[in-house]
Amino acid sequence: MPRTGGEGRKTTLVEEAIRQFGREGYSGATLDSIAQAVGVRKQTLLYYFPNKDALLEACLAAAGQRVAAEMETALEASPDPEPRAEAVIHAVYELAAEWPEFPMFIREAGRLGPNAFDRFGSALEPLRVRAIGFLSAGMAAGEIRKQDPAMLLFTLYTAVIGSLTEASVLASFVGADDARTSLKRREAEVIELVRAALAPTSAG
Amino acid sequence: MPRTGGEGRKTTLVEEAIRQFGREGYSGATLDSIAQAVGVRKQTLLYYFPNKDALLEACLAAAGQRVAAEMETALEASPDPEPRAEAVIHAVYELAAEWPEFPMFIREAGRLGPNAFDRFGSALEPLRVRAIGFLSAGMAAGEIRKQDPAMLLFTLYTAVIGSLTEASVLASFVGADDARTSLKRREAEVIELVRAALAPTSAG
DNA sequence: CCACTTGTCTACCGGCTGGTAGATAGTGCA
DNA sequence: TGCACTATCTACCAGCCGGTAGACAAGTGG
Repeated sequence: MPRTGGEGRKTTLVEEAIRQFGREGYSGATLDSIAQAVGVRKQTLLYYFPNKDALLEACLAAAGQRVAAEMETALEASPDPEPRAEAVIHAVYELAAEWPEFPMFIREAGRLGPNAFDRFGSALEPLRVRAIGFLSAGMAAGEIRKQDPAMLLFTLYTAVIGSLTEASVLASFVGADDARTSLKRREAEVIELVRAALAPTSAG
Repeated sequence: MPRTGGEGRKTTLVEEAIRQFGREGYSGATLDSIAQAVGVRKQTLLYYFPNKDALLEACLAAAGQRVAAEMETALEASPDPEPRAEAVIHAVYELAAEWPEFPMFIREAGRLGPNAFDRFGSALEPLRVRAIGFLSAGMAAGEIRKQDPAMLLFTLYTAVIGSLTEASVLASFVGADDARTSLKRREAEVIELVRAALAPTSAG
């Protein structure tokens, strides 16, 4: 095949690998099918990444950077103090709409153990610290119900990822409607949930 | 090996398969290692289940029945109208404490597509209908914030499963403490979240 | 124009995986 | 006792999967 050049091919391979690792899982996806989807032989893939694990690590790093970048852009665009959580969640859903396998890949990263997940999560570490600071400040100011901010962040994270990755459940529970619409509805529902979780007026 | 008898062995194999499908994923788990963990050769497994897919289906059915039974017991034990959601969630967390791979397996069932998930979810269908009725009645009575009950149920489902299955994320976010303690904290957090999501006094 | 690097390919391999064929040994029953 | 049935095993196998070895073409610099 006509040599397409180095760095671009590498990126293409990583993107396709994220797609397939997300859809089929790490052990379900094969080097052969990833390479083939990019229009290249398996050995070409192995030229860029010495083995499957190295490919995974590249995917984790790339995914982390992408999410972090997306979130930071969203935060810059909405400097209002109020809808910050909403802006971040919206950014994630935008990414999911453009790249459906992305949330599935993140979930797979979590399944592969803390080591793998940290490779992804380290890119988000500054944002995590910032989020906890934001939540703590909100609690101190009485704008957010008092609770352990780290646990709250964890629960919100899982709610968002869950809502994004459990498509089969959604189909079974509410029937399968158009994918775009369904994503919008899920986003609205999750944002509602987050708002309720943060509200200090909740019955306790 | 000394013949242990038929139905018992079948159950043991299914339980071990759920464990390994949960930990390693469907394609990550091998017939060999499942059989070996039970102390039997792979061919004995294939004597009870004609192929890997049949084993999976048995696991899905068994898991569905187990969860349904657990939930129904919990509902019978707490006839008060108020903490019904809490009782059901508590039952799921009890099951997860006793059988850590169980939630992971359910998540894997969702990943394998609507077909596989329905094989699991059909056992929960009556409970789903009942839950939606419960939510609708609560909304009509003004005890629960008005919204689409099916979507609400979906979101709560994903929040619970997410909180149960994202152990790596939890370790990364709040540090890895003792598993039992952590599970208790997660349960408390999720119940708080559900309460907030149901409360009609939320800002909207 | 030649050496060197880069990117892609063909050819191959050892091992694992799901699955088949068939032998063997206890068990229940007539 | 003998016969059929149930449960388990040994022995294989075809195909796939990750990975190695090395040929070869296309630039690129001196």
